[in-house]
Amino acid sequence: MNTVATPKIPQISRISGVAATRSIEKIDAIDTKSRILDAAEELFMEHGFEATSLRLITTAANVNLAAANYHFGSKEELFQAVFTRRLDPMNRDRVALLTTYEAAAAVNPKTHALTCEKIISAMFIPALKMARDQEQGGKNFLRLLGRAYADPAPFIREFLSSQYAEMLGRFRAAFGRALPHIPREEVSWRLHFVMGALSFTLAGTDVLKMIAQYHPNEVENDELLLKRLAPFLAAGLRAPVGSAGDEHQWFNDA
Amino acid sequence: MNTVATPKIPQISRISGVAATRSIEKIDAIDTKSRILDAAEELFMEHGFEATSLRLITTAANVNLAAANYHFGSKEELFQAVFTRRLDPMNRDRVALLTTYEAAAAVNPKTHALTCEKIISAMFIPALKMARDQEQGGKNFLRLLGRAYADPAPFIREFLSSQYAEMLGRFRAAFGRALPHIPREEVSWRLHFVMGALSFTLAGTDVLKMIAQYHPNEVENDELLLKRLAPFLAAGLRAPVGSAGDEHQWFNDA
DNA sequence: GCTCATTTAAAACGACTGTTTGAATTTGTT
DNA sequence: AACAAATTCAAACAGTCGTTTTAAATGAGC
Repeated sequence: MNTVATPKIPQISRISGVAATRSIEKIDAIDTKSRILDAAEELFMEHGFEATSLRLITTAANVNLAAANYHFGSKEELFQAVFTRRLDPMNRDRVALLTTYEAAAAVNPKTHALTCEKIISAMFIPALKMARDQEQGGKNFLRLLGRAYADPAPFIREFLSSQYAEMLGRFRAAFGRALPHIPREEVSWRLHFVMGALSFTLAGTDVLKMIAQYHPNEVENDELLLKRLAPFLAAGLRAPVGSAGDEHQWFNDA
Repeated sequence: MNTVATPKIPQISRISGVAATRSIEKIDAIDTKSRILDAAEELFMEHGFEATSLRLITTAANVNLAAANYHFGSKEELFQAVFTRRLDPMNRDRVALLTTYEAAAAVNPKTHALTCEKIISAMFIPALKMARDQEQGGKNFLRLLGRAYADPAPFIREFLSSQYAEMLGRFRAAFGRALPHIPREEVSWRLHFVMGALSFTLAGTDVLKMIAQYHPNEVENDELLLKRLAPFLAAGLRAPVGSAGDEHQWFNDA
C-alpha cells in the first residue's frame, strides 16, 4: 500500500527548547495522547491555563489541532487529565505511606512514634520522588501544581478540592493525634499554612530568585528545597497555641 | 447643540452583583480613572489577569471601552496601576514600622528587643490595616496580591520583584539580626516560606474552605487568619537548623 | 476482504480579544 | 463667549480563541 511508509513525522521534536538534550525520544516515542499530555503539562506550567492555547499545545506536541478535542473533549478536560495522570498516584502514595507509618507506630509506639516529622515525611516523600523523576515531567508538574493552587478559575478549584479531599482528611486526623494539646480547629489552619508554603515553594516563581539570591544556576533543586522547608513547618505545627489573652501579644497596636 | 443632553449613561451600576448594597455610590461617586481601577481590582481578583477582558472591566465600571487604554495605555499597565495604588503604600508602611521598632530597640534593647514576633508584626500590621479597610477594596486587593504571586506571566513576576525588592531586603536583614544562630542563607529561605504561607493565606481560594470547614459563613475574617498565622511562622523561623548529618532525619527512606 | 478506531489535514464557525481611530463632547481657562 | 485641551463615544481593526465539520488516510483485528 504505502510506497515508502514514511509516516509523515515532522522534524521538530522539542517542546520549548530548554531540555533539548533527549527530548527527541521524550516526544516522539509515545502515542498521540501522551504527547499532548506532555506538551500541555509543560506549557500550562509555563504560561498558565488561560494563556496557553490548544494550537500552542498541539504544535509543540507535533499533533493535529483536532486531536486534542478528539482525545480529551475540551480544553478543561485536557487540563484535568494532565493533573489526574500524576496527582492521583502521588496522593495515593501519600496516604499509603501514612498508613504504613501508622501501622508501625501501632506495633511499637516507643521506637516508631508518629511524630509531626513522620507525618510531614509522608507528605513530602512522594513529592520528592516526583521531583527526582527527571525522565517523567516531575518537576514541571510540581510547578504546575503549585500554580494551580492559586488559580481563580472555578473549575480548577473544584477539581483540586475533590482531588485533595481524602488525603487532607487523613493527614488532618494524623496531625490531630500527633498534636493532642492543639485544638482541632487550629490544626486545620496550620495544615492550611503547610499546604500554602509547600505549594508556593513548589511553584517556584521568579520571586524565589528575588528572595534567595544564593543560587548561581540551578543548584538549588527541589529536593534541597523541601529539606529546608520540612523543619520550618514542623516547628510551626508544634508552636504553642496562643490563648485568648495572647491576642494582645500580636498586633496590639495595629 | 445637543437636543436634550442625555449623556447616555447606562443603567447597570454594580460590579459583580455580590456586594450590591452600596455599590451604586461606590462606583458612580468617583472619576473615571478610579472607577476603572476599582472594577479592575475586583475582576482581576475574581478571574485572574488573562481571563479578565477590558470589556468586562469597562462595562462594570460604567465607562467606555477606550477609556481604559486612554488612561492607562495598555492592559498590562492597568494591571500594574492596580497594584501600585495599594502595594506601594503598604510596603512603605512596613518598612516605616520596622524602622520604628529598630529605633525603639536601639534605645532600650531590654524592653523593646527586636524579636521575630516584632518583625512579623511589622510585616502583618500594614496588611491587617488594609484587610480592615472595608470601604477601600482592601480585602479584594489582598486576595489579588496572593494570586499574583503565583501568576506565571513574566511581566507580573518582574513587576512584583521590583516592587518587593527593597522591603524584603530590609526584613531579611532584620530577621538575620534577630536570629544570629541561623545562617543567613537559611534565613533567606525561611523568609521565602513566610511569604509563601502569607500569600497563600491571603489569596483565600476555595481550597481554604476545603481544609478548614469550621467557618459557617464569613466569620473567619482575614484578621483572625493572620493572628493564627503569625505564631506558626514565628516558630518556624526559630526552628533549629538541621546540621549536615540531620538530613538523614528527613526523608532518609525516600 | 472488511470493519472500526485512530490520526491527519484543511477549513470554517461564531465569538471574543486588545488596541486604534476620528469625530463628538465635555471641561477648564481666558 | 470663544478657544483649546481633555475626555468620551461608537465603530472598526486585525487577530486569536475553542470547537466542529468535512474529507481522506492510516493501521490493527476479526
